[in-house]
Amino acid sequence: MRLSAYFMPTMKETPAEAQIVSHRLMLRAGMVRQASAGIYSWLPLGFRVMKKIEQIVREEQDAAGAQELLMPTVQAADLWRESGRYDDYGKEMLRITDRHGRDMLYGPTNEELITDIFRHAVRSYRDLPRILYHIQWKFRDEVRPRFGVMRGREFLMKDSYSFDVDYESARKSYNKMFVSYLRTFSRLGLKAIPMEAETGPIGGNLSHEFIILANTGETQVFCHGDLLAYDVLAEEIDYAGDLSHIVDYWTRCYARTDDKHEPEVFAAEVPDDKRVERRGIEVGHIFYFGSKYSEPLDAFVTLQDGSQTAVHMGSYGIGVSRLVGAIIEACHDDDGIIWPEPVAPFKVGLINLKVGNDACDALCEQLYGPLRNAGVEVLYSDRDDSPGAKFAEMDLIGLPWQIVVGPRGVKNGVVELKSRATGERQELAPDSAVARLTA
RNA sequence: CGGAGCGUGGCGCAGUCUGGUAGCGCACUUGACUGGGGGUCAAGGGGUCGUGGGUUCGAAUCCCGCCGCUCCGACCA
Repeated sequence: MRLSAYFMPTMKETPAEAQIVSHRLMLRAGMVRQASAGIYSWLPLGFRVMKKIEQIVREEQDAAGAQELLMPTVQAADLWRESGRYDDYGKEMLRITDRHGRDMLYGPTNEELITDIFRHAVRSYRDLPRILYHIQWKFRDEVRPRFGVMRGREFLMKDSYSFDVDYESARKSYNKMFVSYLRTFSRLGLKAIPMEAETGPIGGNLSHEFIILANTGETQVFCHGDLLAYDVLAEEIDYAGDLSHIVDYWTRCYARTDDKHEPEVFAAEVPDDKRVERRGIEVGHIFYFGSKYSEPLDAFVTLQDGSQTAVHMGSYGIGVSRLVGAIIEACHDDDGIIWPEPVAPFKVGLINLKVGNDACDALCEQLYGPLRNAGVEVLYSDRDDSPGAKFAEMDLIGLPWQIVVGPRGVKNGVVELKSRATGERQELAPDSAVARLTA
């Protein structure tokens, strides 16, 4: 993509309403614009990142055996009356009336709807277990939206729902999602730590929050330092097999948010030098809640012996749009964003320091074409701005690699390849730069 | 939901107290110079001062209503 033709309205100054770093950077980098309180439009750069995150989430859900579907954003109130949550959910639920005077709502979550689909389709234990998920916009009318996309009213969420015949089986589904979440966050370049959590209004008795550490996080968290060292991606995962050893590893160490924190237990279980007390951002939350919805909504299956049982359910959420902000909170410096490569909107920024100089222009074209043909996503800074402006803008938007083409290098037949994350730079022949980035 | 504050060009702000022809920086346009970390000079364009009403010869400024947004607290992916 040529920057001269790309819609990426960057800003030098920071809008006054943005208080935290990810919000400031997202506005400055031209990733989002606020439409109204807690509601955002996603501009091309931000949208690319969100799509990449979404795709990684999807791949890991599919790998774990979950199946994607798509439920609507607008739901009928009747179902929520059946589960009892129409009255319980309170003002956070956006309630709408259609032209016939029928009560509708913009879904804050989908337990009722998925259970409804399920109960009409499934009668036998033979049809279990299943895990279904979708990636869809939610609306929760937060009293006080803030922190940009981190706490918006409208947000994109991946929510999965598991259906099993009994607790044993449900626990296996829970473990699948547990492991798939560890892998998902790792692939996104994040260290997410599962922590014991309150089940809150969703109900149930088994729940973990996945928290990433960031100074600007909203929650105080306490955990064992060893949890930060473990690399789940190094593990061979067989979702058909037993995953409990991985779950056990992650849950045997102390890891709790402040509402579940017990200082004495923390002190007793974790040695001094391993105690981690930091701020954290919740990026995922998983629940097992048994028959909380299947009973009232009448989702039963027939077992082998002819008896009926309410299906055991769990639900599993990842805040996709929140992750865009969360990743920035975890990955930035004074100059701007530093994207982990898997979610970067482009892999490479090609910086032409002297647009209009024939040699520079020619060399840039000579790099741009082959990189694109090799499938490398390149953002070519081809506007006639000052070098300083170009560097600052590229640092702001945080692409993993920069290729700098300037008259000085052209004279010697070299370009500069620079890593945004490490600041490391080296001069090399244009062909070698291409080879490096396509390897 | 309790408390506080802010709405003036795309962004950041001054002007409001004490009413008198709307200003600054950045951004933008044109031209020239420049070129390795948001460059220089010159000339330009752009504003129903959130909105409705009131007071006044005259309102960004004073008064009343409404809308929007932000911050602090309690709640959430």
